[in-house]
Amino acid sequence: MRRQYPFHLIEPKWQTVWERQATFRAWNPGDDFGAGHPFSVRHNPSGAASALPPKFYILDMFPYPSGAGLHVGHPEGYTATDILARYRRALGFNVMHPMGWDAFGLPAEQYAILKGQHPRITTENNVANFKRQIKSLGFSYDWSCEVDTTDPKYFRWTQWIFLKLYNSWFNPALNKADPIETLVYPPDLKNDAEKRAYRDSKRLAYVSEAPVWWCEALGTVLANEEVINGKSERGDHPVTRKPMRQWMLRITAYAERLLDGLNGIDWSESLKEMQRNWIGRSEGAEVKFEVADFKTTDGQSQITVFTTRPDTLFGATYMVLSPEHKWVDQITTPGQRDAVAAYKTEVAKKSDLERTELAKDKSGVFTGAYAINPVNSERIPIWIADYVLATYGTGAIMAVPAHDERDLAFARKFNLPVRQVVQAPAGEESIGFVGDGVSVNSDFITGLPTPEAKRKIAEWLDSRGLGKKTVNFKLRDWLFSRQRYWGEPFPIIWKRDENGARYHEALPESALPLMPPNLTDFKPTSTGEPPLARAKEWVNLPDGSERETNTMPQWAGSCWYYLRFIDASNASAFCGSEPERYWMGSQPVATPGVDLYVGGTEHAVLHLLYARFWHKVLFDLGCVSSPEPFFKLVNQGLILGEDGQKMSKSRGNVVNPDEILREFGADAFRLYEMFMGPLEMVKPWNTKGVEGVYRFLGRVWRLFVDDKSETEFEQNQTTEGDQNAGALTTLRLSAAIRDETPTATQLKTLHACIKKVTEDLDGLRFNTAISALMVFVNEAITWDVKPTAVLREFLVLLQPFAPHLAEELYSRLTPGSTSMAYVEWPKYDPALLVEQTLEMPVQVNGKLRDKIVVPVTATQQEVEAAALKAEKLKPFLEGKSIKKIIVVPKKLVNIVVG
RNA sequence: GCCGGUGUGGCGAAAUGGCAGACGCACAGGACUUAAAAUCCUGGGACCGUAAAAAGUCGUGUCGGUUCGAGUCCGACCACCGGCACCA
Repeated sequence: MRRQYPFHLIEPKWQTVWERQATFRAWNPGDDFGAGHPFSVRHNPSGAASALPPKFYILDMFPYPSGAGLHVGHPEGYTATDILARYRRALGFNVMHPMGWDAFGLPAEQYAILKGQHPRITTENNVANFKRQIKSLGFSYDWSCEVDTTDPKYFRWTQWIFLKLYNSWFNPALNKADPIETLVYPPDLKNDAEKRAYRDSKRLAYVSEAPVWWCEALGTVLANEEVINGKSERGDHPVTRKPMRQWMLRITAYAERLLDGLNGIDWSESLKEMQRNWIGRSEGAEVKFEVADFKTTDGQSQITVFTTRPDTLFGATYMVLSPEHKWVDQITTPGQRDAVAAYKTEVAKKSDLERTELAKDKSGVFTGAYAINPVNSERIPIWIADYVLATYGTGAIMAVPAHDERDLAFARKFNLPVRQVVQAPAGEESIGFVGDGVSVNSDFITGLPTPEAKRKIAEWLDSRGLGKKTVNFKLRDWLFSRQRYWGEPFPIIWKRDENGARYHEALPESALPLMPPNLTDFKPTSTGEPPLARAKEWVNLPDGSERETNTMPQWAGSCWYYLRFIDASNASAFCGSEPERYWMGSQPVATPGVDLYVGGTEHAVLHLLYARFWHKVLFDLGCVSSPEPFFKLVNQGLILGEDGQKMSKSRGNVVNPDEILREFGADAFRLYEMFMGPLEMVKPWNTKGVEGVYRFLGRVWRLFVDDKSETEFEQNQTTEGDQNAGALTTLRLSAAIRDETPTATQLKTLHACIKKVTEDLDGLRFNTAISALMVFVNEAITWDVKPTAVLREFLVLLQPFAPHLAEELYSRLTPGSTSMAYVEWPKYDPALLVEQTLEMPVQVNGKLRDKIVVPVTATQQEVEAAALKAEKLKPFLEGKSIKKIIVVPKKLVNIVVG
């Protein structure tokens, strides 16, 4: 396609200007914004230091700089936020709009292994490439606060926050984290070792020996959130359960607050639902069942089950323990021992994938033991089955086959009794009914509707010490350690006490950053031992203690990067408290936290849950001033390939932004990405569509630039190959642009555009805002005289979308200006939009039949009269009686006839 | 199975309960040109109709409802996309 305008000269020119001028610098309290800077010209014209205007923090999810470079999906969100950042600057806000690199983690390490290079090298190269691509799009990032999670100056503070977690406990009385020093020890702890064990069991960062997800192919353990259908989220490799010593973060302590916090923030309902589902709160009761003729080695004889339906207790006909339940072996009778052992082996062999995929076919064995139902003293058999999960609730259930699908399937398979205790509403089958009904066959709760029955039986159990109301969560504690090289080392050392028992201790803050050892072989080991263990001289300290060799997961660095941006070069704190209060607090404006956060849905339960958790801990410890980090969050929709399929290398439908930029320029690329459709929708790429918006930018260009100088310029460009920006000076503005008073029609066109673009930007409707700009240009291009004042305001509207072109044209219109980035956003004047006459459609029985033109001032009666006279209505009114005439002021007339 | 989202021309889409299809793509016709590209102008949901028009009928996934009036609100269903899924 023929070049529409010299974007190849304009775009680099303005990117250089912005960089030299630091145009998009975000100012912190106390900063000296030098005279001459356009921000200063707008907000501090007198030159005397004055208070900062209100803040606006617009954040992108920072990218993981992969070797493949940017694809067209990345700049979608970045363009949206850039437009809003520029819009907010024009409105007078002090805007924070930063960018950085989430560069630790598995994919970076795997890429390095593939390339045979150290991840430090590959990461640097990838970052450089991403940065080049992002910069070529002309985004208004403040690069002075760029962060890189792998930079020691950054991860020092990631480690510092880990120490905060390590040195805190969750105080249930206050429902918040407190320093570990405030922990009160039970009086029966005899010595320091016992106290230490107690303290270590209460920390927000603690060591656990529980079975974890081990991924052989990746050579590391994974968090629950990273395992999907028994496969690794990344790479789709099989995972197995394996007991290992691992660091955990006590996110479960925050389950309730993470849930409640969702109510106060402006996120999409679907995203909130995803988090709610993941947290998985369910209310119910724990019920204690006595095991008949049995006592455990520590003298207990009861098994506790969790149920959300205590009202169905009378319908419990058997009990099921998970095969991993700690008492299975003890309660099993000699006769059943072989069968139980065999079943446990069989279950252990099954991968978790098999366990879920074969879900429909229930399996299990009888233990030989019986439990006593506390409400009716019935003896019910105790089974073990893998449909009961060890990790949820108490790992044991009471089975009520009549009112639970799974229990019913199991009972039918093993011929266990089914007893109805809930009457379903009329017309529904009661056996297998799991909803709310009315209790039957249930002694003292018979006749009660389900909610009341639940309440009454819970009280009954509670008063007898047989059970209590409980809330359970699906959310598990966060498995926080990885057996990989490319991550933050833990600032932890291991020691031995006088009895030879190992215990851990935190390094002091002064030891940070703790650098990883420089390994040449950083590949994972086959044993599951972390690669850091290879660095013997790093691991073994002179005093005999050893360093922790696990590293932190990829998510660690992204949990708090939005805080570092605020004060990125601070060497004495993760973020200074004054800038933190300004950008994250509710002063001086009302929005606490990041004002707008844009990114993909893929982070709905990982990054967004983890970051909220860390933020709440930091809030509890007084380090940050808002309880939630991200006030408003928007997910951009996926961009599909031209074939309507998800872009992927194997399909060969990946669009490379570099090529688009070379042919059409950054402004056209940005404009197209926003013009495709609503930000949050999934939409297919179409390069023809880029040509469309590119033509629009060409029309804008021709609206301003003199034809003749344009033709000469283009000829020189091709014949002489003059590629430097100086050539632009030969271009002259069109002679039709004059300092004349605009006509009423011209003002109306402009103000309609101002109104539409302003309202659409406030509602994040970029596509319709752009169409409004197109409507203006289609109109303005027909004017014989183009008043300077009108065109200048149009450029202010265009600037957020196509900043390079707008800056270039604005500088022609306004000699002496340095950048239009802080030029005030125009306000529309409603008076200018008022019409003298208006055209109103006239309907008969709701069908359009004619149109009438009436003065805006026409009364209802006048409009009715005019409508009845409308020529084309006659055939539809003949022989009919008029029942009613509806006049919707300024909209339409509808005549109802019979 | 459960939760969330989306269904509108050939395509991307637009429409506070009030003229369905703004804006753009693709397409067709015309102007300019030796010609093409670019640019500019015009057209365009389907059906029926006509020399051409006009008029008319139908039309926003399906079926029903509310309303003077429904793409929009309500009820039932269908399809596609995303998430969760033996969580008691």
